[in-house]
Parts: sequence; C-alpha cells; structure tokens
Amino acid sequence: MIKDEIAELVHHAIEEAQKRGALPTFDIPKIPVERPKQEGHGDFATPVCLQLASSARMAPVRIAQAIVEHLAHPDYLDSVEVAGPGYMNFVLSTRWLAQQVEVILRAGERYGDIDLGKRRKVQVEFISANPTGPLHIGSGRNAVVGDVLANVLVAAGYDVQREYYVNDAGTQMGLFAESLYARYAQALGQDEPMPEGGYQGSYMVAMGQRAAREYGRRFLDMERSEALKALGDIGLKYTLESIQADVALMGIHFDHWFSERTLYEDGTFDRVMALLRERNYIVERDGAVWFTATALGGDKDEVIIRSGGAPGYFASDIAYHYDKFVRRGFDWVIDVWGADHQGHVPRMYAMMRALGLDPKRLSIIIYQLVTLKRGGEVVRLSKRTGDMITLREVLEDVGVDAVRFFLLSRAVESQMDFDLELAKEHSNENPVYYIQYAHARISSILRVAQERGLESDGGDVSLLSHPMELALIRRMLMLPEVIELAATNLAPHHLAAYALDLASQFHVFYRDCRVVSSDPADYELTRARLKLVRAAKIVLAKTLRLMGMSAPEQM
RNA sequence: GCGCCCGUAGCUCAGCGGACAGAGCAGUGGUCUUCGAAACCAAAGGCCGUGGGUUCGAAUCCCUCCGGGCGCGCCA
Repeated sequence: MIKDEIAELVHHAIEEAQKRGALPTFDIPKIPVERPKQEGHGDFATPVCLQLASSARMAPVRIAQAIVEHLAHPDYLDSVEVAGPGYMNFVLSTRWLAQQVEVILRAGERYGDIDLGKRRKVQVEFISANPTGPLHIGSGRNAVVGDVLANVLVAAGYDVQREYYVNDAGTQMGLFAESLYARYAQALGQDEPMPEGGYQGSYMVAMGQRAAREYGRRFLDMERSEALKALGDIGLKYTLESIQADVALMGIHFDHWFSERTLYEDGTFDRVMALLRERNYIVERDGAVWFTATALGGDKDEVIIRSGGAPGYFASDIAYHYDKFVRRGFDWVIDVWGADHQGHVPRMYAMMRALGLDPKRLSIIIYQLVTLKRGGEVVRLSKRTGDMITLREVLEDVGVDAVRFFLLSRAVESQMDFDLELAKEHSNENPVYYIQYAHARISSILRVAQERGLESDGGDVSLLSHPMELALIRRMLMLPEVIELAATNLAPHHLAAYALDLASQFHVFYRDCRVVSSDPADYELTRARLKLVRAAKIVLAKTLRLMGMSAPEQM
C-alpha cells in the first residue's frame, strides 16, 4: 500500500539527512502516515516531525524541511509540502492516479485484497445461539458482525473458517425437551403441565403440534425419559432447520456446524480434564469440580462439573476451545459474543493459559445488545419467557440488505435500538438505497453506453484529469486501507462508512462529469470515463459484497 | 457494592493521540429539454456528559463524579 511506501520513503529520507548532517542522530520512530481529514492537506500526511522536535532539538518545520530535501521522488508522488506547525503533506500524482483505473480493472473482484493474514488459519465462530427457539434481532447483529468480519479477513489474506457452535447438550436442552414434551402432549389432548422455567413462547406450541402431527401418539406410550430424549432430538432438528433457513436468508454460509455433544462422545472432554488435573487447575469443593481460574488471572473460579455430576457450560467451552486450537490447529480464533456474556471473558483467557496456549490467539468480540422497539416501545426478546419478534419477521418486514446494513453500520461497542416502525418508514430514505442506487446508476450508464455501441476497451485512462474523476479514483484507492483497518481492529463497521463515502463520491462525479456523450469530439474522453465507471463498479460491488449486500443492476 | 461497554448536531451514529469535529435522517431554501432527481447544491444546527490529569498536541489515553446498557448462578 502507498501509505506504507510513504512511511518507508520518509524513513529513508531521515536516515539520509542524518548521514549528511542535516539532522542530528536519534532513533527513528515508526512513521505514522494518515489520511488528512482536511481537503487541501494532500492525500497523505505525517505529523512525525512534531514528535521528533524534542529528540532532535529542532523546530518541527525545520525537521520537515530537512526531510523533504532528502526525499526520493517516486512516480506516484506529485509533491510534498511542509505545512502548518510541521506536517508533511503528500500529494499523489495525477498520472499515477489515472493509471490506477487500469490496475483496478485488472484486479477485478480481487481488488482491495491484501496480504495481512499470510494464509494463517483463523476461525470465526458466531451466532451460536441455543437451538431452543428461533433467532432474534440480537442474533442478527451477531450474524452480521461475524459474517462480515469473516469476509473482511478473507480479503485480508486469512484462511477463514466460519463455525456455528450448536449447544445440543446441557440443562437448557433438557428444559427444552421437557417443554416440547408438554406442548406435544397438550396437542394430543393430554393435560401435561409445562416444566418450571420452561420455554413459554408460542413457537413451542406450534412445534408440539408439528411433532404430534408427524409422529402421532408414540412418545406418550414410551418411558418418559426415552420420550424426552427422542422429542429433544426432534425439537433440535426442527429448530436447527429454522435457524439454518434464517441464516441462509441472510446470505450466510457456515463451513461447519459443531455439535457440543460430540465433545463428550469422542473423549475430548475427558482428555482436557486429565490435562487440567495434571496441571493442578482442578479442585473439588462443595461436591462440585472447579476450574481454578483465579490462579490464572480470572476473576472467579468456575464450576466444571456440577454436584449432580453433569458438566456445566464452561466444561464444554474448555473442551471446545481445546479442540479448536490443539486438534484443529487454528492459529487464531475469534468468538463473537453478546454483551450478556461479557463476564465470561476473563475465565476464557484463564483457560487459554491453563491449556498452555497463548491468549493472544483468542479474540472475543463483545457487541452491545440490540433493543428491539416498535414505535418507541421496547419489545421483549427472551426465548425462555414468552413471545418475541423473530429475526425472520424483521428480515421479511424490513429487508435483508437494510437489516444487514443497519446492524453493521455501528461499532460493536455501541448499543443500538432497532425500531421496526422507523426501519420500515425509512426504507425509502435509507443509506442502503443511497449506496445501491450508486451501483444501479453505474450499471445504467454502462447499459446506455453499450446500447450506443460505445466500448471502453482501449480507452486511454491518462485522459482522466478532472478533479471529480481524480477524487473518485482517490476514494476507490482507499478500499485496501479500509479492509486493513477493519481486519486489524476487528471492526467491520468501517466498511459501512466507506460504502457511503464511495457512493457519495460517485454521485458527485456523476453530477460534474458526463460519461456517455453524443458529441463526437468527446469520443476518447467517453471511452476513458467508461473505464473509470467500470472500475468504480468493481470497487462498489466489492464493498457491498464484503458487507453481504446485493449490488443491484437496477432498482 | 464490584466489573465491562456507551454518553459527540433535533434523531441515529462515524471520528486509527494530531491541522478548522463529520455523515445519514428530520427541518429550511434551491437544482431535472441529453448518461436514473432513490441524486446534487446552499444555509442552518455542537462548552464532544462534568471536573481534573498526562502530552508539544486530547472527542480520542488516565482518574473523579453524573446519566444509560449489560454482567456479577453448580443457566448459556
């Protein structure tokens, strides 16, 4: 990336200036290169001279001048200026900018991809909602953050695997089976009470009826424990089908659906327990088996095996992460969790240390919860305590692209309200359409050009020199930087902001620069601009694709 | 009480320790005889919650207080 080349350029210039005595000797720091927010401050800038003032004991402006005098002159730079209190501003050359259109056209769909990841194996585990009911809007945020992050990491050069962890073992699953049993029995006219703390949602009633319809009375005649087991599996199947349909509706594909149960069936859990015992991280207390997280920086110890003999959720988590790192060999694992699981994070890092794994290999993204509202009123979301608005309903009401964009466009640490009424009302005055409209407009221009028999092949991009042409190219060139930013900070929302910027820049270009001209004198310019427009389409489509949104040819 | 996250324009939110704090929506005024007006332009709108500190430089980092969210189970 040019940003890095400029940093290197400055670094060399400082060395050179020191060698010739224009600057005193000091350790050269990492050169920060930023995008100035102010127009007129060039394409890139570095405030490094301000930092250097004390170690060089010179005024920042004089340092900057000394550096500029020893700077090489690569073809991508037009000028370097010393400005303000000692900034160095770099302006890209028009010729080089115009040439980038060809570079983008050649790269095609791969444009923007960078090699940050060096093919390292990374797993993104997301959603992983309990299979005890339909997904809701909170899972939607999890889905979008995880999916887009995975897309970004692919573009950043990682070898990415997407995984959904299916909690098909444990207490909640048992409660779910009992709830389903009750609804099933009721559907067949039996007077069966719901279990204490059972799943009250109306979807359970529907599920009970479905089971009754598909399997008849057979489970009523069985031993209760056997019936619960069988019905639990059936309910699990129903729920997973529904979750998989929701996920598919959002355009998400998981590489692997990992069953929690298998951790107990294939001996992984036993192996991990043996390992932890060996390392003395296991104690027995009050009849339960504990993991001593506090010995490893955790905030409290954690029950692994409950006094009743059943493993707790943390038991699965340890075994699961052992499987991820040790058995499957992921270099890096990213878990996407809602803020309600926040308190669990310190124990996870304690677990990494206990397993002898570098905690840096685990990243846990905590996103703040989404409050669903309808006309300003809060809608409850709990699966356990009753009815709720499902993700499916929201997707069907508001549209997949709009939901995805909305959930993506805020930083994960910011809490958000999702108002159904507002989302629908604004569906025509929506940033989603603003971005997609730019893509449709581009497509339309290319259609018109084709109808008039204009081809962009052979167009000469060096004719591109209009300020708005160059501004558009400049914006297109930021995509790799945005991907790098989103990947290093695990912050996919930067893409949303970039998409808006890019679309806006295109609309402005469209205002000032006519592409398809009927004037024969404009023939060459038209062909050059068609190339630019094709390149813009590539970049915008790529950005939309990274966000998992459609890039419509027309709207 | 303790821990984590958030307080930025009327609303929803961007803003990687750097130059004069931005966008979308809403509201005001303007722009369609040629490529899509789902667009563009202009004006307006802000003690960046409060008070301290670190720094050449703080919306950004640290601390106090105020306000909101989420945790603090042998549930996940």
